[in-house]
Amino acid sequence: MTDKKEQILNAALALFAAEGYKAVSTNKIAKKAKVSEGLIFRHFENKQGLLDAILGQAVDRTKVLFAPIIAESDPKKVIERGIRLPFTIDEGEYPFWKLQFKLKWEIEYSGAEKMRPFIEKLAWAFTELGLKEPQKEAEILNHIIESISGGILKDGLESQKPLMGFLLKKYSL
Amino acid sequence: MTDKKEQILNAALALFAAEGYKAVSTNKIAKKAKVSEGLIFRHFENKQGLLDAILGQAVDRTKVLFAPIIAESDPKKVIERGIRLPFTIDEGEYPFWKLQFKLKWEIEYSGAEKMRPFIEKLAWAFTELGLKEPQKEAEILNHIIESISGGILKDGLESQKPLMGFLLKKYSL
DNA sequence: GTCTATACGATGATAGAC
DNA sequence: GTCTATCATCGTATAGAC
Repeated sequence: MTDKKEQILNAALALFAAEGYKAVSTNKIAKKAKVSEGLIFRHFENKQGLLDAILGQAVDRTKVLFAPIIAESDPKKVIERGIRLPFTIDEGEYPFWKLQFKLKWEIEYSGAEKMRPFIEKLAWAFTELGLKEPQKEAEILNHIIESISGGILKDGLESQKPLMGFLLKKYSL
Repeated sequence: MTDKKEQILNAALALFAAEGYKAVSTNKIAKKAKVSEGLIFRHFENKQGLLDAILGQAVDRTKVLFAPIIAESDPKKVIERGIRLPFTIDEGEYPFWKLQFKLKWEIEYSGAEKMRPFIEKLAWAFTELGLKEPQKEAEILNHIIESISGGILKDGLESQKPLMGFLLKKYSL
Protein backbone atom coordinates (compact mmCIF):
# COMPACT_ATOMS: atom_id res chain seq x y z
CA MET A 1 0.00 0.00 0.00
CA THR A 2 2.82 2.37 0.77
CA ASP A 3 4.57 0.90 -2.23
CA LYS A 4 5.07 3.45 -5.00
CA LYS A 5 3.81 1.09 -7.65
CA GLU A 6 0.60 0.73 -5.66
CA GLN A 7 0.33 4.50 -5.28
CA ILE A 8 0.53 4.91 -9.03
CA LEU A 9 -2.13 2.25 -9.59
CA ASN A 10 -4.47 3.84 -7.04
CA ALA A 11 -4.01 7.35 -8.34
CA ALA A 12 -4.50 6.23 -11.94
CA LEU A 13 -7.65 4.29 -11.10
CA ALA A 14 -9.16 7.23 -9.25
CA LEU A 15 -8.33 9.68 -12.03
CA PHE A 16 -9.31 7.43 -14.94
CA ALA A 17 -12.62 6.69 -13.23
CA ALA A 18 -13.33 10.35 -12.56
CA GLU A 19 -12.15 11.91 -15.81
CA GLY A 20 -11.57 9.16 -18.35
CA TYR A 21 -8.45 7.51 -19.73
CA LYS A 22 -7.64 10.00 -22.49
CA ALA A 23 -8.40 13.03 -20.38
CA VAL A 24 -5.81 12.19 -17.71
CA SER A 25 -2.14 12.88 -18.32
CA THR A 26 0.72 10.86 -16.89
CA ASN A 27 1.89 14.10 -15.32
CA LYS A 28 -1.37 14.39 -13.39
CA ILE A 29 -1.16 10.79 -12.25
CA ALA A 30 2.41 11.30 -11.05
CA LYS A 31 1.42 14.36 -9.04
CA LYS A 32 -1.55 12.63 -7.42
CA ALA A 33 0.59 9.59 -6.59
CA LYS A 34 3.38 11.88 -5.32
CA VAL A 35 5.84 10.14 -7.56
CA SER A 36 8.10 11.20 -10.41
CA GLU A 37 6.53 10.92 -13.83
CA GLY A 38 9.35 8.76 -15.14
CA LEU A 39 8.59 6.08 -12.58
CA ILE A 40 5.27 5.37 -14.22
CA PHE A 41 7.07 4.30 -17.38
CA ARG A 42 9.66 2.25 -15.46
CA HIS A 43 6.88 0.22 -13.89
CA PHE A 44 4.30 0.06 -16.68
CA GLU A 45 6.25 0.74 -19.87
CA ASN A 46 3.63 3.15 -21.19
CA LYS A 47 0.27 4.71 -20.34
CA GLN A 48 -1.65 1.88 -21.98
CA GLY A 49 0.28 -0.60 -19.84
CA LEU A 50 -0.90 1.26 -16.76
CA LEU A 51 -4.50 0.93 -17.89
CA ASP A 52 -3.97 -2.75 -18.69
CA ALA A 53 -2.60 -3.35 -15.21
CA ILE A 54 -5.77 -1.86 -13.72
CA LEU A 55 -8.02 -3.72 -16.14
CA GLY A 56 -6.23 -6.98 -15.49
CA GLN A 57 -8.14 -7.20 -12.24
CA ALA A 58 -11.49 -6.69 -13.92
CA VAL A 59 -12.06 -10.30 -14.93
CA ASP A 60 -11.21 -11.59 -11.46
CA ARG A 61 -13.18 -8.93 -9.64
CA THR A 62 -16.21 -9.64 -11.79
CA LYS A 63 -15.94 -13.34 -11.01
CA VAL A 64 -15.73 -12.61 -7.29
CA LEU A 65 -18.75 -10.34 -7.56
CA PHE A 66 -20.88 -12.98 -9.25
CA ALA A 67 -19.51 -16.01 -7.41
CA PRO A 68 -22.19 -16.13 -4.68
CA ILE A 69 -24.91 -15.92 -7.32
CA ILE A 70 -23.40 -18.56 -9.56
CA ALA A 71 -23.05 -20.86 -6.56
CA GLU A 72 -26.64 -20.35 -5.41
CA SER A 73 -28.85 -23.39 -5.95
CA ASP A 74 -32.22 -21.84 -5.14
CA PRO A 75 -33.57 -20.15 -8.29
CA LYS A 76 -35.53 -17.55 -6.36
CA LYS A 77 -32.44 -16.60 -4.43
CA VAL A 78 -30.54 -16.23 -7.69
CA ILE A 79 -33.01 -13.62 -8.91
CA GLU A 80 -33.06 -11.88 -5.56
CA ARG A 81 -29.29 -11.66 -5.29
CA GLY A 82 -29.11 -10.42 -8.86
CA ILE A 83 -31.50 -7.59 -8.09
CA ARG A 84 -29.74 -6.72 -4.85
CA LEU A 85 -26.29 -6.84 -6.44
CA PRO A 86 -25.92 -3.20 -7.54
CA PHE A 87 -27.13 -2.00 -4.16
CA THR A 88 -24.58 -4.00 -2.21
CA ILE A 89 -21.41 -2.82 -3.92
CA ASP A 90 -18.96 -1.31 -1.46
CA GLU A 91 -18.66 2.42 -2.04
CA GLY A 92 -14.89 2.12 -2.02
CA GLU A 93 -15.21 0.06 -5.19
CA TYR A 94 -17.30 2.60 -7.06
CA PRO A 95 -14.30 4.11 -8.91
CA PHE A 96 -13.27 0.72 -10.23
CA TRP A 97 -16.72 -0.13 -11.56
CA LYS A 98 -17.27 3.37 -12.82
CA LEU A 99 -14.15 2.96 -14.89
CA GLN A 100 -15.57 -0.20 -16.45
CA PHE A 101 -18.70 1.67 -17.51
CA LYS A 102 -16.67 4.59 -18.84
CA LEU A 103 -14.36 2.40 -20.89
CA LYS A 104 -17.28 0.55 -22.41
CA TRP A 105 -17.88 3.76 -24.35
CA GLU A 106 -14.42 5.34 -24.44
CA ILE A 107 -12.63 2.38 -26.03
CA GLU A 108 -14.05 -0.83 -27.49
CA TYR A 109 -13.26 -2.97 -24.42
CA SER A 110 -15.91 -5.67 -24.14
CA GLY A 111 -17.62 -5.83 -20.79
CA ALA A 112 -20.37 -7.98 -22.33
CA GLU A 113 -18.27 -11.15 -22.22
CA LYS A 114 -17.84 -10.93 -18.47
CA MET A 115 -21.61 -10.76 -17.92
CA ARG A 116 -22.37 -14.00 -19.75
CA PRO A 117 -22.11 -16.45 -16.82
CA PHE A 118 -24.40 -14.19 -14.80
CA ILE A 119 -26.98 -13.96 -17.56
CA GLU A 120 -26.88 -17.73 -18.06
CA LYS A 121 -27.44 -18.27 -14.36
CA LEU A 122 -30.43 -15.94 -14.45
CA ALA A 123 -31.77 -17.87 -17.45
CA TRP A 124 -31.33 -21.10 -15.54
CA ALA A 125 -33.25 -19.65 -12.58
CA PHE A 126 -36.11 -18.50 -14.81
CA THR A 127 -36.21 -21.96 -16.39
CA GLU A 128 -36.50 -23.56 -12.96
CA LEU A 129 -39.31 -21.20 -12.10
CA GLY A 130 -41.18 -22.30 -15.21
CA LEU A 131 -41.10 -19.03 -17.16
CA LYS A 132 -41.93 -19.24 -20.86
CA GLU A 133 -38.87 -17.53 -22.29
CA PRO A 134 -36.19 -17.75 -19.63
CA GLN A 135 -33.35 -16.54 -21.87
CA LYS A 136 -35.14 -13.33 -22.75
CA GLU A 137 -36.33 -12.82 -19.18
CA ALA A 138 -32.70 -13.06 -18.17
CA GLU A 139 -31.55 -10.56 -20.74
CA ILE A 140 -34.21 -8.06 -19.73
CA LEU A 141 -33.38 -8.39 -16.05
CA ASN A 142 -29.72 -7.99 -16.90
CA HIS A 143 -30.55 -4.81 -18.80
CA ILE A 144 -32.37 -3.50 -15.75
CA ILE A 145 -29.53 -4.38 -13.41
CA GLU A 146 -26.94 -2.85 -15.71
CA SER A 147 -28.87 0.37 -16.16
CA ILE A 148 -29.51 0.66 -12.43
CA SER A 149 -25.83 0.05 -11.76
CA GLY A 150 -24.98 2.85 -14.15
CA GLY A 151 -27.45 5.10 -12.37
CA ILE A 152 -25.90 4.37 -9.00
CA LEU A 153 -22.39 4.98 -10.28
CA LYS A 154 -23.38 8.26 -11.91
CA ASP A 155 -25.97 9.70 -9.55
CA GLY A 156 -25.43 7.81 -6.32
CA LEU A 157 -27.12 4.95 -4.48
CA GLU A 158 -30.02 7.04 -3.28
CA SER A 159 -31.19 7.81 -6.80
CA GLN A 160 -31.94 4.15 -7.47
CA LYS A 161 -32.69 2.76 -4.03
CA PRO A 162 -36.50 2.92 -4.25
CA LEU A 163 -36.38 0.59 -7.22
CA MET A 164 -34.88 -2.36 -5.34
CA GLY A 165 -37.88 -3.20 -3.18
CA PHE A 166 -40.16 -2.62 -6.12
CA LEU A 167 -38.24 -5.04 -8.30
CA LEU A 168 -38.17 -7.70 -5.61
CA LYS A 169 -41.95 -7.45 -5.39
CA LYS A 170 -42.35 -7.42 -9.17
CA TYR A 171 -40.40 -10.66 -9.45
CA SER A 172 -42.44 -11.89 -6.44
CA LEU A 173 -39.58 -12.46 -4.00
CA MET B 1 -24.54 20.64 -46.94
CA THR B 2 -21.76 21.74 -49.20
CA ASP B 3 -21.23 24.59 -46.77
CA LYS B 4 -17.88 24.35 -45.01
CA LYS B 5 -19.38 25.04 -41.61
CA GLU B 6 -21.71 22.12 -42.16
CA GLN B 7 -18.82 19.93 -43.26
CA ILE B 8 -16.99 20.67 -40.03
CA LEU B 9 -20.07 19.92 -37.96
CA ASN B 10 -20.65 16.62 -39.77
CA ALA B 11 -17.03 15.51 -39.56
CA ALA B 12 -16.83 16.45 -35.89
CA LEU B 13 -20.04 14.58 -35.05
CA ALA B 14 -18.87 11.44 -36.82
CA LEU B 15 -15.44 11.51 -35.19
CA PHE B 16 -16.63 12.44 -31.69
CA ALA B 17 -19.21 9.66 -31.85
CA ALA B 18 -16.68 7.10 -33.03
CA GLU B 19 -13.69 8.02 -30.88
CA GLY B 20 -14.84 10.41 -28.18
CA TYR B 21 -14.42 14.13 -27.67
CA LYS B 22 -10.99 14.14 -26.05
CA ALA B 23 -9.55 11.56 -28.41
CA VAL B 24 -10.21 13.59 -31.55
CA SER B 25 -7.93 16.48 -32.50
CA THR B 26 -9.03 19.58 -34.36
CA ASN B 27 -6.42 18.62 -36.96
CA LYS B 28 -8.19 15.33 -37.58
CA ILE B 29 -11.56 17.04 -37.87
CA ALA B 30 -10.16 19.53 -40.36
CA LYS B 31 -8.73 16.74 -42.52
CA LYS B 32 -11.96 14.75 -42.51
CA ALA B 33 -13.95 17.88 -43.34
CA LYS B 34 -11.38 18.82 -46.01
CA VAL B 35 -11.01 22.22 -44.49
CA SER B 36 -8.16 24.17 -42.95
CA GLU B 37 -7.75 23.73 -39.23
CA GLY B 38 -7.93 27.47 -38.62
CA LEU B 39 -11.42 27.63 -40.04
CA ILE B 40 -12.75 25.56 -37.17
CA PHE B 41 -11.73 28.28 -34.75
CA ARG B 42 -13.13 31.07 -36.95
CA HIS B 43 -16.52 29.39 -36.87
CA PHE B 44 -16.65 27.91 -33.39
CA GLU B 45 -14.09 29.90 -31.37
CA ASN B 46 -12.65 26.75 -29.78
CA LYS B 47 -13.02 22.99 -29.67
CA GLN B 48 -15.55 23.14 -26.85
CA GLY B 49 -17.64 25.54 -28.94
CA LEU B 50 -17.72 22.96 -31.69
CA LEU B 51 -19.03 20.36 -29.29
CA ASP B 52 -21.58 22.80 -27.92
CA ALA B 53 -22.86 23.50 -31.42
CA ILE B 54 -23.43 19.78 -31.95
CA LEU B 55 -24.99 19.34 -28.52
CA GLY B 56 -27.22 22.33 -29.05
CA GLN B 57 -29.34 20.14 -31.29
CA ALA B 58 -29.68 17.43 -28.66
CA VAL B 59 -32.55 19.00 -26.74
CA ASP B 60 -34.55 19.61 -29.92
CA ARG B 61 -33.82 16.21 -31.43
CA THR B 62 -34.86 14.51 -28.20
CA LYS B 63 -38.11 16.44 -28.20
CA VAL B 64 -38.80 15.43 -31.80
CA LEU B 65 -38.04 11.83 -30.94
CA PHE B 66 -40.48 11.72 -28.03
CA ALA B 67 -43.12 14.01 -29.56
CA PRO B 68 -45.34 11.23 -31.01
CA ILE B 69 -45.29 9.43 -27.66
CA ILE B 70 -46.06 12.52 -25.61
CA ALA B 71 -48.94 13.32 -27.97
CA GLU B 72 -50.40 9.81 -27.79
CA SER B 73 -53.63 9.60 -25.81
CA ASP B 74 -54.02 5.83 -25.64
CA PRO B 75 -51.97 4.56 -22.66
CA LYS B 76 -51.34 1.16 -24.25
CA LYS B 77 -49.99 2.84 -27.36
CA VAL B 78 -47.69 4.96 -25.19
CA ILE B 79 -46.06 1.85 -23.74
CA GLU B 80 -45.87 0.20 -27.13
CA ARG B 81 -44.26 3.18 -28.82
CA GLY B 82 -41.84 3.48 -25.93
CA ILE B 83 -40.73 -0.11 -26.35
CA ARG B 84 -40.49 0.21 -30.12
CA LEU B 85 -38.59 3.50 -29.94
CA PRO B 86 -34.99 2.22 -29.87
CA PHE B 87 -35.74 -0.14 -32.76
CA THR B 88 -37.09 2.59 -35.01
CA ILE B 89 -34.18 5.01 -34.89
CA ASP B 90 -32.85 5.77 -38.36
CA GLU B 91 -29.38 4.27 -38.78
CA GLY B 92 -28.12 7.55 -40.11
CA GLU B 93 -28.78 9.02 -36.68
CA TYR B 94 -26.80 6.41 -34.77
CA PRO B 95 -23.65 8.56 -34.57
CA PHE B 96 -25.57 11.41 -33.00
CA TRP B 97 -27.19 9.25 -30.33
CA LYS B 98 -24.03 7.30 -29.76
CA LEU B 99 -22.33 10.58 -28.94
CA GLN B 100 -24.99 11.31 -26.31
CA PHE B 101 -24.29 7.98 -24.63
CA LYS B 102 -20.55 8.50 -24.81
CA LEU B 103 -20.69 11.99 -23.33
CA LYS B 104 -22.88 10.82 -20.49
CA TRP B 105 -19.72 9.12 -19.22
CA GLU B 106 -16.95 11.24 -20.74
CA ILE B 107 -18.12 14.56 -19.29
CA GLU B 108 -20.84 15.24 -16.73
CA TYR B 109 -23.44 16.35 -19.30
CA SER B 110 -26.86 15.39 -17.97
CA GLY B 111 -28.93 13.40 -20.40
CA ALA B 112 -31.26 12.49 -17.54
CA GLU B 113 -33.08 15.82 -17.70
CA LYS B 114 -34.14 15.26 -21.29
CA MET B 115 -35.73 11.90 -20.45
CA ARG B 116 -38.06 13.31 -17.80
CA PRO B 117 -41.08 14.12 -20.00
CA PHE B 118 -40.87 10.61 -21.47
CA ILE B 119 -40.72 8.94 -18.07
CA GLU B 120 -43.62 11.06 -16.85
CA LYS B 121 -45.69 10.05 -19.85
CA LEU B 122 -44.92 6.39 -19.17
CA ALA B 123 -45.96 6.91 -15.56
CA TRP B 124 -49.20 8.48 -16.73
CA ALA B 125 -49.85 5.49 -19.01
CA PHE B 126 -49.24 3.01 -16.20
CA THR B 127 -51.59 5.03 -13.98
CA GLU B 128 -54.31 4.85 -16.63
CA LEU B 129 -53.80 1.11 -16.87
CA GLY B 130 -54.34 0.77 -13.14
CA LEU B 131 -50.85 -0.37 -12.13
CA LYS B 132 -50.00 -0.14 -8.43
CA GLU B 133 -46.78 1.86 -8.64
CA PRO B 134 -46.86 3.64 -11.98
CA GLN B 135 -43.87 5.88 -11.26
CA LYS B 136 -41.60 2.95 -10.51
CA GLU B 137 -42.97 0.92 -13.40
CA ALA B 138 -42.05 3.86 -15.61
CA GLU B 139 -38.55 4.12 -14.25
CA ILE B 140 -37.92 0.41 -14.74
CA LEU B 141 -39.23 0.47 -18.30
CA ASN B 142 -37.08 3.52 -18.97
CA HIS B 143 -34.06 1.62 -17.64
CA ILE B 144 -34.84 -1.22 -20.01
CA ILE B 145 -35.28 1.08 -22.99
CA GLU B 146 -32.11 2.97 -22.19
CA SER B 147 -30.03 -0.17 -21.79
CA ILE B 148 -31.43 -1.66 -24.99
CA SER B 149 -30.68 1.58 -26.80
CA GLY B 150 -27.12 1.41 -25.58
CA GLY B 151 -26.89 -2.19 -26.77
CA ILE B 152 -28.13 -1.26 -30.23
CA LEU B 153 -25.73 1.65 -30.50
CA LYS B 154 -22.80 -0.46 -29.37
CA ASP B 155 -23.50 -3.89 -30.88
CA GLY B 156 -26.06 -3.18 -33.58
CA LEU B 157 -29.81 -3.55 -33.98
CA GLU B 158 -29.70 -7.31 -34.46
CA SER B 159 -28.21 -7.91 -31.02
CA GLN B 160 -31.33 -6.53 -29.33
CA LYS B 161 -34.07 -7.21 -31.85
CA PRO B 162 -35.41 -10.44 -30.29
CA LEU B 163 -36.20 -8.51 -27.13
CA MET B 164 -38.74 -6.18 -28.74
CA GLY B 165 -41.45 -8.73 -29.39
CA PHE B 166 -40.84 -10.30 -26.02
CA LEU B 167 -41.26 -6.97 -24.24
CA LEU B 168 -44.46 -6.18 -26.11
CA LYS B 169 -45.86 -9.50 -24.97
CA LYS B 170 -44.60 -9.02 -21.41
CA TYR B 171 -46.42 -5.71 -21.17
CA SER B 172 -49.37 -7.44 -22.86
CA LEU B 173 -49.60 -5.30 -25.97
C1' DG C 1 13.90 1.72 -7.28
C1' DT C 2 13.48 6.47 -7.79
C1' DC C 3 14.38 11.16 -9.39
C1' DT C 4 15.76 15.03 -12.63
C1' DA C 5 16.27 16.61 -17.01
C1' DT C 6 14.97 16.60 -21.46
C1' DA C 7 13.62 15.14 -26.32
C1' DC C 8 10.12 15.84 -29.47
C1' DG C 9 5.83 15.21 -31.73
C1' DA C 10 0.97 16.58 -31.20
C1' DT C 11 -2.40 19.84 -29.82
C1' DG C 12 -5.33 23.88 -29.33
C1' DA C 13 -5.27 28.27 -30.82
C1' DT C 14 -3.76 32.93 -33.27
C1' DA C 15 -2.12 36.24 -37.01
C1' DG C 16 -2.07 37.80 -41.37
C1' DA C 17 -2.59 37.18 -46.42
C1' DC C 18 -5.94 36.41 -50.08
C1' DG D 1 -14.86 33.14 -45.71
C1' DT D 2 -10.91 30.51 -46.19
C1' DC D 3 -6.07 29.27 -46.17
C1' DT D 4 -1.05 29.10 -44.73
C1' DA D 5 2.17 29.74 -41.38
C1' DT D 6 3.26 29.84 -36.84
C1' DC D 7 3.27 29.58 -31.63
C1' DA D 8 3.17 28.15 -26.85
C1' DT D 9 2.01 24.44 -24.29
C1' DC D 10 1.19 19.90 -23.14
C1' DG D 11 1.79 14.93 -23.41
C1' DT D 12 4.21 10.63 -23.81
C1' DA D 13 8.32 8.72 -23.39
C1' DT D 14 13.61 8.15 -22.73
C1' DA D 15 18.42 8.78 -20.65
C1' DG D 16 21.31 9.06 -17.09
C1' DA D 17 22.45 10.06 -12.24
C1' DC D 18 21.79 8.64 -7.44
